Amino acid sequence: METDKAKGMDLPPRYAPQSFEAKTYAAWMERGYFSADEHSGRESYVIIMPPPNVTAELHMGHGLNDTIQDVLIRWRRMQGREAMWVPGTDHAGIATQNVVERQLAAEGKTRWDLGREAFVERVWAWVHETGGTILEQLKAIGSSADWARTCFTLDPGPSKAVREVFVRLYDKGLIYRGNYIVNWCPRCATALANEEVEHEEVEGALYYQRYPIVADESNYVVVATTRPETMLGDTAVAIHPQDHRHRGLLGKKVLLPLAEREIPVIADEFVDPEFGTGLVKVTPAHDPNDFEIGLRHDLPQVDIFNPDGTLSDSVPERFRGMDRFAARKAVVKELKERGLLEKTETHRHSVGHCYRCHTMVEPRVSEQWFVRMKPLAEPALEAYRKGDVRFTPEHWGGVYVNWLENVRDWCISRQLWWGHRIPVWYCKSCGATLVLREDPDKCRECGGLEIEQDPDVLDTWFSSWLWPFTTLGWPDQTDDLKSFYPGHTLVTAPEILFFWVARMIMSGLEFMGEVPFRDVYLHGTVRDHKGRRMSKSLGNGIDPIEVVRLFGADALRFTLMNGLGIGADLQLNYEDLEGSFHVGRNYANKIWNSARFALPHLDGHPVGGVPEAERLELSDRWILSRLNRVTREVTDSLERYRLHEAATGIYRFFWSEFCDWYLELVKPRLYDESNPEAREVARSVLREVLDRSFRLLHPFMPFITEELWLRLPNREAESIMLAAWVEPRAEWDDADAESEMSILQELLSAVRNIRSEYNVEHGRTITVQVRSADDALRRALGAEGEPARKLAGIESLSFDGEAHGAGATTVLTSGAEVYVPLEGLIDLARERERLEKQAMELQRLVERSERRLASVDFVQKAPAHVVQQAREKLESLREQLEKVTDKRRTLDVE
RNA sequence: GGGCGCGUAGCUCAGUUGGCGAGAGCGCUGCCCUUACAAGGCAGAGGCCCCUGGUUCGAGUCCAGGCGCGCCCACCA
Repeated sequence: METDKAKGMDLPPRYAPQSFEAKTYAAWMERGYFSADEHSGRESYVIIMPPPNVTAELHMGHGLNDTIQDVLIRWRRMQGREAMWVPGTDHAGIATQNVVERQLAAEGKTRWDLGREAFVERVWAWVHETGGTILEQLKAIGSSADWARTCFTLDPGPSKAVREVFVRLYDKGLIYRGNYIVNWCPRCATALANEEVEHEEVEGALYYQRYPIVADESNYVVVATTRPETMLGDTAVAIHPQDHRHRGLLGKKVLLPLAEREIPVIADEFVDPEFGTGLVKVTPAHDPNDFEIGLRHDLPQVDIFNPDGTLSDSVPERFRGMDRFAARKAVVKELKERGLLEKTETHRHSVGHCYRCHTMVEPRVSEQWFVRMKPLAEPALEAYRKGDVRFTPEHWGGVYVNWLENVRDWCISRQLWWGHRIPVWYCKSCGATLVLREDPDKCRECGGLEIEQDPDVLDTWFSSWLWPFTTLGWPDQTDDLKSFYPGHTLVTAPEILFFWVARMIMSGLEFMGEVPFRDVYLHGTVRDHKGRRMSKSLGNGIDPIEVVRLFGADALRFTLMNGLGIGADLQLNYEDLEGSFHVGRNYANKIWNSARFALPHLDGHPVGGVPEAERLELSDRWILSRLNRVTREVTDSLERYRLHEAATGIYRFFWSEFCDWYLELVKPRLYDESNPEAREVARSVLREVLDRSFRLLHPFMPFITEELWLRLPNREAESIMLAAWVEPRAEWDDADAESEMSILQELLSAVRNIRSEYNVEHGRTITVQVRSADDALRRALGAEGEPARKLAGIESLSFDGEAHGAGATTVLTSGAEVYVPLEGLIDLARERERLEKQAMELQRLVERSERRLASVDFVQKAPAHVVQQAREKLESLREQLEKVTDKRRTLDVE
């Protein structure tokens, strides 16, 4: 990137982001603008990027998430903070393993065919092949992340940290191993955490099954179930202790059909006498409640499943090896044949599904590792209550609290091969369990050489929950850790509030003694135009890279930021990319063209700073005052994470005020060679407004602002990225200029409206007569008379002239009468109609205003300034109405 | 069964402590290819602010209830 662009003359006539975005990005990279300096001593601003799946490809959700982060990072960097945005990727245990297993399946193989070592190697190969893709894609949308600090959850550093944490929590008694009911995904053949199960309402059936009573064969009990096949694992039937109807059954046994086992009838408080028959089949190995009942009554646990969901050897031979759903059918069929199926009812209930493959999960007893969560949750709750962590939008705080208050222990072992191996060894000689930071070569207890590592790996989230400090080198005490922990803002989607956000807060407090970030900004979901989530399977996604290719990264970013209500979802139409992104694209185009006009005027002349107010024209004072206003607005909005407000604010300023009004008003001065002094003033204001606007826009549209800013004279740095954030200048605040301009704007709009109503030819100029008691309009016209007349095609404008002949009249808010003689064009009937319409609207407002002021309550109870305002308003409305009515009357006379 | 969010112009949405003559973009109508921009300019049309009550001098904004959508959590077979 040449540091000295020939100011503006070289701007291509059309906005073509493809021609400069990649080049600009490369230059930024080369100059190291994205790298944070851990030794700078400046106040830091840190964002840790939610690490995408290492093999993922960029989708619009990432586009949104990372654009938000980049806006915040770029803004803080310009504010002079040591801004650091740490990128990384996640090994995503189940998801990644699934992908590779699917590849193997296509070759007709399974992971067991390869064996553990070869399989893991194969996954690594796949990761190395596709791994960096998503991060590269992030560069295309302008992400200014600190790439040199990129981390992967399986890197040596984070891996060491995972082990350290496991050992510490184990030594503290917060990690334990045990046989419990867990959620089992038969397709992934692994246990899942509760949070990894998605519940879905399903139209199922309730089967009423008869179990004959032992020694009373003609009688039977009836139990209801939604999963008939689990009967093969029943080890009791339960009733409520106070249920008199079934009292007599207590102590008896029933014969479990098909399995042909005798099982006892027991009493347990859990049973709801009102539901079903009041009798419950108890399957301790396959239902969380039954598991508890089983423990209380010391019942055997019969695991009827193999890991893949087929029936195990603990069921009668004819069912063995059947898939669970086939087994359901088979069981129901046999029961029916034997007359043991009393009835079937339809039944809506919710069923858990695996969040990675959407297979129905099966509750199943197995030996797993768990983290005791209560002791970790307490400080995390306390931190929130003290205000150490804040959520945007705030209501997520309640969800966070609710989850933490009811948190259950976290199952962290996974029966997978891809991930962090559990750092536990078992000694075959003495049976010791060794939990170690370093791999052992013999048993610590007995010195035995036959030791075996636990075959399982850890939940992916067991590495991500440490991300805010493992990315900074923990457990080593690095300079990064000292300078950049705790961080500041976490930007993510609400769906991982429990998986990730809450757990990071817990681990931060546990291992660092401080919350990892102060603000959690939870943004909405990107949806298609029908309101559906974007997903691969629906094929309704939009590829951000495609959008960049078509319209540029700035258009993509601005559209996303502009359309994103706080916490609200964002709708985009995958069938109409242009329609979806036109806002950003058109805006970038507008900016480009305004620069194409303005820059040449700044070229080749010395352009100084903005002179003092006395030397400025009204339009200058007005635009500078508006600029101050938008500057405060943008900064304030960014501070409150109201990004769309900031984006919309600068959008309106630049387009509707700067382009539509200021540029038009300033043109005559820029072209007038006879008055170099006025021209110089105009140039200086033009330069200043462009400079500041580009800076305000830079976080949202980094590329175009750089491209144009570099062409400004007197720029303070070699890149807009190094320019300071904009601060308002109090001396530019100018209420008089704002009100005079707004009267002038109203006048010009009124004249243009008349022209339009009466189809005055475009080239034809007209005469305007103004009658006004107020001086403001006179002053405004005095100051900006020439350019103003040009804007509305006004030949001559006079004050207090006699309005005669056929013409059109409009009364302004200030009470000023605008009269445009239009001999030959005027249509009396139409003009009457026009005035009547004005009068009716005014009449309506006058009445409303009168009603309000007629209320004693209002006058007495409303604040004085509100009442005063209302009185002034009414007076002004009456004046306007009177003038319109007068005019209307004179028309009748003529 | 709990909890949360949303319902404002044909469409997508703004509207922060209650004081509006309710806004934007797209779409629509009319005029304009006025040398920065037709990816544009100017002018316009278009709203029981979901419904019903309540609080208040005053409600799109606060409260209660209802209707309709969406999401999260939950071990009732």
